[in-house]
Amino acid sequence: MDYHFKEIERKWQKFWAENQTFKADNNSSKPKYYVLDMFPYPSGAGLHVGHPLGYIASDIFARYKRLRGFNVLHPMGYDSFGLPAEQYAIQTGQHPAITTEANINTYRRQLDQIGFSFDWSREVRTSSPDFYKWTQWIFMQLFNSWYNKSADKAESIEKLVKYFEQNGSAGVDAVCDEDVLTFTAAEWMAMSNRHQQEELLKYRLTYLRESTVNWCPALGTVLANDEVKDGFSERGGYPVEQKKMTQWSMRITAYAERLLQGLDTIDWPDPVSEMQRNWIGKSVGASVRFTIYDLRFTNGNSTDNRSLITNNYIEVFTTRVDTIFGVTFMVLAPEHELVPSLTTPQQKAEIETYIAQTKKKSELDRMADAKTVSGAFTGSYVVNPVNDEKVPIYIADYVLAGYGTGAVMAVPSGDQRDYLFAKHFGLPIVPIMDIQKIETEADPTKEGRYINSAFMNGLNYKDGIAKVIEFLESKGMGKAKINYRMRDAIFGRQRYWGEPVPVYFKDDLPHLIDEKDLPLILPEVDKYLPTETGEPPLARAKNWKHAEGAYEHSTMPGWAGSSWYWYRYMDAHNDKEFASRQAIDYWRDVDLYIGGSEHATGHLLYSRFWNKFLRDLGLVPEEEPFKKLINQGHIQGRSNFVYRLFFSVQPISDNARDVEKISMDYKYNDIVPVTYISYDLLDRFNNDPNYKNEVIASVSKTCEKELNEIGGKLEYTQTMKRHVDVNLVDNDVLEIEKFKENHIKGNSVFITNKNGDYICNWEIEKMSKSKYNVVNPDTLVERYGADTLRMYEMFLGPLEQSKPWNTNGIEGAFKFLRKFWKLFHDEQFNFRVSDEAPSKAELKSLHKIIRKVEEDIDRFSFNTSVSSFMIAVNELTDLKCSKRAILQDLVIVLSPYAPHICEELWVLLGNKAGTLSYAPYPKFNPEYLVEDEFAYPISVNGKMKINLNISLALESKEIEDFVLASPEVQKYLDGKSPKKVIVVKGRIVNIVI
RNA sequence: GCGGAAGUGGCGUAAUUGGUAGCCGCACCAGACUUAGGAUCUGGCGCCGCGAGGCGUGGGGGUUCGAGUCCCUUCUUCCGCACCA
Repeated sequence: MDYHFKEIERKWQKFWAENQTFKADNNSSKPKYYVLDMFPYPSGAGLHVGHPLGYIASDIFARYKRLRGFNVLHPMGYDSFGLPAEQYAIQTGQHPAITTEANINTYRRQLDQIGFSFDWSREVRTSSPDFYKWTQWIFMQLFNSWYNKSADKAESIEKLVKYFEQNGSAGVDAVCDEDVLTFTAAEWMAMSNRHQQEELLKYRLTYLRESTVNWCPALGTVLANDEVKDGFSERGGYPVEQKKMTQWSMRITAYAERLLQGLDTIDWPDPVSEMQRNWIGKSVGASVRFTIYDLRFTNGNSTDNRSLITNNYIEVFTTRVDTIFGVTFMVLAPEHELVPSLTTPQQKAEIETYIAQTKKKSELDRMADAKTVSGAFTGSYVVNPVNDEKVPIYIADYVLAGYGTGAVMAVPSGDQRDYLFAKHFGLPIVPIMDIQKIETEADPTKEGRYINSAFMNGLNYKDGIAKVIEFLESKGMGKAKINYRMRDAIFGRQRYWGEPVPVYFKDDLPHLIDEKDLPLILPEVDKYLPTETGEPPLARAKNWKHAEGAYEHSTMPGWAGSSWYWYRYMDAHNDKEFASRQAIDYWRDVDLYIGGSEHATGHLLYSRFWNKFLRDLGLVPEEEPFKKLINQGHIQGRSNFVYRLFFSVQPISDNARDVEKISMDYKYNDIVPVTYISYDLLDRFNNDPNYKNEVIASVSKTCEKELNEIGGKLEYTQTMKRHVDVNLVDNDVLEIEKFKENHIKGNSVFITNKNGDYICNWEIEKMSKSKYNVVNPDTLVERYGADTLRMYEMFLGPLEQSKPWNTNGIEGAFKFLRKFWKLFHDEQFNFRVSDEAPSKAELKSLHKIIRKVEEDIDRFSFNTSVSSFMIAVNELTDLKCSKRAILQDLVIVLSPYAPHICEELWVLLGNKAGTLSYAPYPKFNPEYLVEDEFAYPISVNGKMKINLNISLALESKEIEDFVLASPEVQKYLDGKSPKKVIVVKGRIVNIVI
């Protein structure tokens, strides 16, 4: 029988499922290997060909590791809480759980038919109560913890309370809110419980905080910074505005340094590590206090509103504190809290106008405006702590409220934005380095020696910066400081379809629910919209109330469940713990994680954060969860286009009656056939008038009768380019009949090329329904089989590279598998292998591929493996090889890539069904690759000139002598001795004469 | 603007990591078998040239006996960040 992939694939998929072939054991004497895919959100659209790319790669890797004797954990699940299901629910009233379930079933069916070796007994769904019970549990641990900087780890709140009871707040070094109180043990004990709880909330790793959030009115929810793009929501593209709100937050900033340091210990792609570094945004510098210069005593104006000033200094953060003698003004963010009290009556109008302008500007405008200088003077001054000089205070929107302290000391000689600002407002620009060039722009150099800098004059950067920090510290006006750009992560969403937060409010204070009441089940609601009063949908739930007070109504964000799910796979059905200690100690961490780079600063950062926290609590052993990360590239769409020609019908004569008749009787579609021109003829059509006339004539011919009746003729008007469904196109050739069936009702003409083909144009675009360029794996599996799809997806190019999907060429992969199948069968398609001893050439082919696949899988170069498989099979076909010894090993080597066909052949070879996946990978023997002779290239004067055949048996010295004595070389030497002989690794590679 | 990645035939790509550029596949061309085939097999296929030969890895320069690979410079494309003090 010919290669009957459908039957084979169905048979083995059924066998694997029934026999749980890929079930991983938590107890094994084999070494462990954990291969994880980023689990998908089950969207309604199902899988397209881009999704399985990473899954196929990880599956090949997992299968290969099994052959190499590892106990492999290779699970799959669903990140099943999310916005689309909720949006759908709002529109249709359908419960998101139902939509999600249906989508999961589609995903499962699509995944199953590709033949992945997932251990489905460990499947997880983040929206399942068995799972989110533990997400809630981890939230409770975070609530019950604080970050102790001295120990550099999270510790329990209980421990902190004990400390407060004994020592008060003295000596506590915590990552906490800025407004924590200072108190003695006695004062602490005297506080009311409520007061104590309020204070503890400032320390907890998850806490409530009034903060400006990205509020999306259209979605009725708060979004994280990484869910907002250019002022619009990432999902849906709705406008996002800033709004003050009390929100649950996660103190991820406590882990900023460890998140940064950890990047050096893991094997991740550089771009991802780099993105995380930028996101964390560490800058080393100093904070400096500038005393506010109080004018009340100099001008005696007692109505001056600056008497309202409560702090007598403004704090700034700077990375170049050494330039402090160059400060000629200070700039605050318009939103800075001191701005109203600093503004003098004379400047009030100007400042208020400016603030109003800034507020109006969207984030987009602010970005577009980046180069125009704007700002306003407050009328107030501060005093520079190093030289007691009076410095004017401005506001400007180039200073961001959210970074540092929202205030900068402006050094126009060293910072380009300050420079432009100073030029614009006529402020002085003072150089502070002897080699600084500041005629046309700021010069941020660190070279040279300081000038105009009092006690720093003559020092270099290194000494200067140390000196000025020492000076500021001694005066209590500043200190070295490290600033991070990363903000605490907001952890509440005003949505329905997410994990409920296991918290209730009593007297406005949050309390955790009892652990034994977990999971806190997501309640039913009548509608999935916010309430009329703007409360989240959960506020609609009836009879959903804790005995002591109302539950929290917001739910957790999308990244909650995905921040720990890899541990659940280790022990997916445990109802006592999120995973048993024994299981976690066995599997430990993910050895290989494959997924898209779009999660670089979201999921991958939060997961590292939660992992570090769980480790601080002693619940997991490893500091980093994902040892090696591979980003599979994105598959873009390849759209196809057809070109339609439009014609108008014109009267033949100027006869007025004709014109009237045509305009009255003429129904365009009844007369003019729908006309498409092949893309390869379009140029000629546009540039060659004769050809154009020819085409018009031939179209006219098809509607000759009608034209004659009305006395009209066709005149060309325009060409229009249209998307055409890529499923109607094969190798850019349009399947005309199918296209007609689907799109054309009446007559049509296709101007085809000399082969009778209609060629389509193509372009790369995002894969989307509206562009008709979505290729569904189902169609390809149906037509070519899963093994072909797997081979072809890997063959397409390097895994990490983004590339357009192009089905052209999938035939090559299919032909390869059929050729492979034929090796085992005679002309009548009867299975037939021979037990003869393999020949040298056959062994050579086999061992080349054994080694190649080892090397390729080690460096995740799956595409080159596929090429090598093709070479091996071509060679063995040429050798008419049907030797059992060769084929059996070849089946094992190919099985990770094309598991179904290999399993079938494995059993035909007489092996037990299901044993292939755990068969030992054949041992590579280099001896088989040794050839008697090899072609030996030698260049003369740097140019390739001579090819010698040399016996491999020769030693390197003998080779040298052989080469120099050979007639070919002697011919070039022409009696002279060579000037220079270049030998590399014992081989002559070049002779200079 | 800053950071990162990448530019090789008509196309996707490969190159022992500094050693004969273009493996493998698609497309194309020719041939064989076929009355027929969206089947199979054989051969060809970077460019210029009838040829010998010359030129070729975005452009320019450099290091080297030798550069797709390393260095400098420049252009282009993609991705990320976006006034970060």
